[in-house]
Amino acid sequence: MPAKASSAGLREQKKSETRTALRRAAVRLYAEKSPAAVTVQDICAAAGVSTRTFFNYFETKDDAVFDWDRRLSTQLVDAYLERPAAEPPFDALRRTLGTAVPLLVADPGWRERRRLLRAHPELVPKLLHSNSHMAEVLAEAVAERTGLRPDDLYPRLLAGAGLTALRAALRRWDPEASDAALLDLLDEAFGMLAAGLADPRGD
Amino acid sequence: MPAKASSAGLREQKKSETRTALRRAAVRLYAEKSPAAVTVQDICAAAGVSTRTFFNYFETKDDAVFDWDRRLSTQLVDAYLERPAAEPPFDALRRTLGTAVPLLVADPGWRERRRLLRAHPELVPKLLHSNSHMAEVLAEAVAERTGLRPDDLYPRLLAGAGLTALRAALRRWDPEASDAALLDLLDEAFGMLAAGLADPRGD
DNA sequence: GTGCAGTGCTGCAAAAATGCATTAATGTAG
DNA sequence: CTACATTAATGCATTTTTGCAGCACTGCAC
Repeated sequence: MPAKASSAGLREQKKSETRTALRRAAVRLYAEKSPAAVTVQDICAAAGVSTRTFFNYFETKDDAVFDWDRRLSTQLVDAYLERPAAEPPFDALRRTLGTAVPLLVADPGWRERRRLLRAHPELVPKLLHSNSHMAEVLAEAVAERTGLRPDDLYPRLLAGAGLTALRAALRRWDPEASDAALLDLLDEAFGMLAAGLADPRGD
Repeated sequence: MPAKASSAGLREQKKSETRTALRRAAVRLYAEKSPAAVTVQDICAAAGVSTRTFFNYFETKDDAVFDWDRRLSTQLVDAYLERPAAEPPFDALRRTLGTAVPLLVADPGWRERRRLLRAHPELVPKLLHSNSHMAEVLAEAVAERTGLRPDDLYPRLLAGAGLTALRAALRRWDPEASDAALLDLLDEAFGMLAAGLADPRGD
């Protein structure tokens, strides 16, 4: 009997290997050629599985490349749940993202992903899936933290607004600029939320 | 020379007719059978055009059914821009949605769309497209109203958070309940935003 | 009316995506 | 070890979606 159902198990291990192989192949080919020039067959040939298997792992061709984001959302939720219980949910999220962002910009995987998106802006809309998934799991985390239900107003509002803040900051940020600039933008965005989205012009 | 480039023109008129025919056929067939049981060919046969033409009008099969939402976003933006200039952007959005929601629940098209979504929840994720489109155009409207750029933090934050509030209220709302209940939920959600997303528990 | 430019519609081919049935390997109980 | 239940991987058929090229119609100038 395996020590842990999740970590051990030949079955799980092989599955994970196949998934990784597909993701790696997809990212490499996307970078080498261009997204449109890569077929699912190419990716599968490189990973050594059938085309049908590809769609058992990923819903769309591009999802393999953005598998990165799925894993990020897990990490983000874990970090959020580990914040001190005394911290109000809003501040906890603000600080979670404030901590995550520097790690993000330092992560080679994230940089590669970002390079791809800049080189091929047509991929940006394909991120919608990952975004909504992240809002979903984050709302559940907020619910757990506050004792509310995931369908209550507050968890969905906080998760949605917080991620909107992150996206707005990322969009506004010039990747050539410093990492600190991104943190400043994120802080400014959360400041606006904390201020109840009051008119930012001349008050 | 036609009176108006947009209203007149046999060409535009025919295009609009084709689009409407496709939308009507799609909605009718989706309701009669089930989404999965309807093929694009069915829709096109009912509308009298080729399958290729369908994809000249809509990006995906389901988009024809949700064409309704596209038109809604236009109306919403128009209504938002018509709010008194003295009104702060946040309050203007809050009141715009507060005015739009009663019209929404009374609209037969919206009710039909809602009935479809309840009968076939697998369609819900397909709405992501419409949602992000609405956030996009709404952010532009906020930018225009405030004199900021569409890529600035505030327009994206307000548009994103406001639509999140609308979605949260709609999700929480029991369609069997009164229309007033929905308005109350929307108001509560905007109240939370105005309060800077403070912890809603025991204060 | 004639001719020209623009662009919508169509068919065709290829790629993306899904459903279904089969096979083979893993995990589990006896 | 054997038998049985799960389920991942695959092939096949079908549908969905996209790119491309040709044809046809509209709008416009003369």
